[in-house]
Amino acid sequence: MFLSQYTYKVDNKGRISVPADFRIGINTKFFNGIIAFRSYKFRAIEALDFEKMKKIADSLDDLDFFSETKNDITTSILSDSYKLPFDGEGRVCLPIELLNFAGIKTQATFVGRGSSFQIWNPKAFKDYLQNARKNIKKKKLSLIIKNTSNDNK
Amino acid sequence: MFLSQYTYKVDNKGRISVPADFRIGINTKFFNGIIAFRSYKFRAIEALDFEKMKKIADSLDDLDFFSETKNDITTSILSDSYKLPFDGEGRVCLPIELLNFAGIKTQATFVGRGSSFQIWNPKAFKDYLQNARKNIKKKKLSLIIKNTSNDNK
DNA sequence: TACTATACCATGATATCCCATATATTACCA
DNA sequence: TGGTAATATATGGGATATCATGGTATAGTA
Repeated sequence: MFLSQYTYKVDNKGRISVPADFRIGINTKFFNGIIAFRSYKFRAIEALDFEKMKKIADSLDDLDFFSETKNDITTSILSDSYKLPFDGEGRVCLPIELLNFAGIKTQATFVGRGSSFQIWNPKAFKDYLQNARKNIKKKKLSLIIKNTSNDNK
Repeated sequence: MFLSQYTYKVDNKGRISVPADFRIGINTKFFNGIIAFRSYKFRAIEALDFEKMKKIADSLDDLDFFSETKNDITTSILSDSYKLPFDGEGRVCLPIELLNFAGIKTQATFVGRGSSFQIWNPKAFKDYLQNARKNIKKKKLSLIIKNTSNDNK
């Protein structure tokens, strides 16, 4: 399980070390590396191992070329994913497309999210986290207010 | 598993390199190359290996011999498919019929779709992907991914 | 013979592998 | 407990192999 966050350098070849702690949780049976793609919600990179991506692919792909509905989703996810193999030192080479999308230049933050993890521009993640905390506080506050008010709907 | 996209050149002989990463996933036991045919939904070329084409053909055999569906599918897929062998460098020669159908001239984009892949006109695919992504954002894609996560640890 | 298609060879760019080093973490022992 | 050795890890750079691509030669075909 992927937990906590790590900020590492991106060298001039686009390489970055995947946190050793994350590497332990990555299933390298079929592919010694990670699968990465653009997040749909954030300006960040989503990452998971091959096995999990295969589960997603299998759930999408029923090998029918005739089904209309699944086509878009299949293409969007699978075509927009990158296989990033580890080098001998446990690094991956992030493609410029992903770096640009996430606004990553010299440094990147690995963010554990349980069964997957994300790669962020360090500052962007910091800001996001701060905002998220604020929102939670507001929600709690509004919840309290809501609960004390006796007018329903 | 075919993932991500690669844009390569089509030389003046109609040859194009199949991405090295794709070649790994292609079963060359029965036929050292790929099977290609026109997509039903897109102006693109569908491609897969011989083994998978055989599976499709076998699944067609299970259909009623006299059914209309079977006739349509059998005719349109099997008769309209091309066996494209690799040359020594892992290239295939795309027939002019397919090139015209997909609107491919000097460049083509290989699009990974899990158990198969497509070959597109680069710009056409870019446009399509952009649209598809927008549509997916509206729906809740996270649900799909969520449902596939049944991993422990 | 002319034309097409396939096999073979060459090359530059890129990505991969391999080794080196500094820093941080852990293990060990007094 | 404190100090030191051993190990693991992040990072850098150079060597090597792979790959996309272009071209030429040979075989097949009409």
